[in-house]
Amino acid sequence: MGKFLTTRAENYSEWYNEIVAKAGLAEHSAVRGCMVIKPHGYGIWEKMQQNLDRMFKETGHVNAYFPLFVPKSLFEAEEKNAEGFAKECAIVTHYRLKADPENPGKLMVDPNAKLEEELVIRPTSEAIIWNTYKGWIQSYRDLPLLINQWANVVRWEMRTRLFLRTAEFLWQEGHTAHATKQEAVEETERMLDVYADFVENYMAVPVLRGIKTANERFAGADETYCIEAMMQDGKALQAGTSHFLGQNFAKAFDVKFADATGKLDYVWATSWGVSTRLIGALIMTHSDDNGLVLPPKLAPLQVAIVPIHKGDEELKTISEKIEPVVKALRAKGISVKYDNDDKSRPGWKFAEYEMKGVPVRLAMGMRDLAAGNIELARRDTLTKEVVPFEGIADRVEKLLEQIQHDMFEKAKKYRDEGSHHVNSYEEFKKVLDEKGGFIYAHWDGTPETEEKIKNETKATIRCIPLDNKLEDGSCIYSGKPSKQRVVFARAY
RNA sequence: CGGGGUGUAGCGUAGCCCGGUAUCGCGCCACGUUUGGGACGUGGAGGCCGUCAGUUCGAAUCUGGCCACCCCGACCA
Repeated sequence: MGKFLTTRAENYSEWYNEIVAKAGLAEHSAVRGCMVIKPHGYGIWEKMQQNLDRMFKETGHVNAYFPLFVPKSLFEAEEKNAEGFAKECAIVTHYRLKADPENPGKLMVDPNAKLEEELVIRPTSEAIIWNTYKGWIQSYRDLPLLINQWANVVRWEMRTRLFLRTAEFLWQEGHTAHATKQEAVEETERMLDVYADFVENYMAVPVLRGIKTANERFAGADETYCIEAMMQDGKALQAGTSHFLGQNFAKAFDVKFADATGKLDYVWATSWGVSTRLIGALIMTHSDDNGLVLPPKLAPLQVAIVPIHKGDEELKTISEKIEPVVKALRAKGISVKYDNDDKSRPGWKFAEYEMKGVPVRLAMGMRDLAAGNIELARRDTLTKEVVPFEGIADRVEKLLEQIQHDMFEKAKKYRDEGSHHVNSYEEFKKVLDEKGGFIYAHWDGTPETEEKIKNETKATIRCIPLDNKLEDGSCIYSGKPSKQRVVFARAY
């Protein structure tokens, strides 16, 4: 099997861009910093949405929708949140255009149509949602309030990369309100588990679950939980976050409830989100030089069937044999395409489905038909074998499960081999430059040390793992005592 | 916003140093032969060489401005 990506890519970024382009996932729009998600890329997002949405519902959440625009006065209500996002906001200041008297045929912003109050295009929705929750919550009987929103948000990033960081992106954001701190913390952890479950069992991407240091915490949160994945270039990617917001937003928006005894208190909050960035994680975890490799559970198309024939008669004979297989696979809930398009040849189709990451390919020609066989190829290993036609649908069903499993194990092995323990700053820098990956090291717990290491090496603390075992040691930078190792990495 | 690079047909490119109206491959169209890993033959269509100005008899090529994109930084939950 040949390589279909060019070898032009001189670094991982260019290689990534090439996969995104050739698999037909997305492209840069003419609009500054924005992305056009193409049908195949959007199909993956739809599969993600379907599965996540089901998982949210299973954990008691419902969907709703809130406005795109956040009046500036609401936006600034929670000070830390506002400060954290202030530098990357797009702002609507006017509501009308008019003909430009100095440039015929052109339009200009009508200076008379200036808004009394500017509208911030949501970079996240805590402010608008908590302003709304204020009217929804009076009593403990109104709690918990468990709502999710599927939406777009805008963050004016200086430098963009398809799926990983674009000016506008798609995501879901859950915003919940609770009567007690404990309940809110449990919700935060529950949703982190939902994310870890989804990313590991659907995306086949292994993650570390942990909490962020104060430096890396969400603006306005008391605690940020995260899942961190390792990409094939050894850099870390934050795949999802779940925030315990304490009473910060309840206080900023004056959201109080009466408990069973009639006593008033502020409610406790969480928020959590994952975005189209997950598609970037998928690409950078599984792709190879032949293109995208999709885990079966998220592949918009799971099985492609290619007939190999000379002339219409042969095609007809093969089609009659294949039709029942298509039906049998669909009956199992497997998405399948029988590609009998005569305008392109088999080799072209093989390469095309490979680039797009279709997990399983079946091919049948007269030779197989006569022998009672069919050719079965898997994308993840690029292997193929001729197998009995009898029982092929069951076999494909099992193979899809096998591929899902194998892809996770392969990624996990890569992640584990790219994880290192170091005990000195010298060793830290050496491993970081030569190997990259996750580096477990002792840290004195101060933001100052973290900041200095970041400035000197570009590595940040990705998380303090939740299942961390305690271990006495000394900080690699300051030498001060430390009770546990934290995970450092260079990150996207 | 800094540092580097690139703009030539739908895509990828040669030509630029050393000025004379553009090369090659893929793709596209027609016909024929083909079809087990991106088929082959023959014929054909497609370009104001990013843009504006300057130098020159003459500019893809030299000079200057501008614009766009890419990579590396700065920035980024």
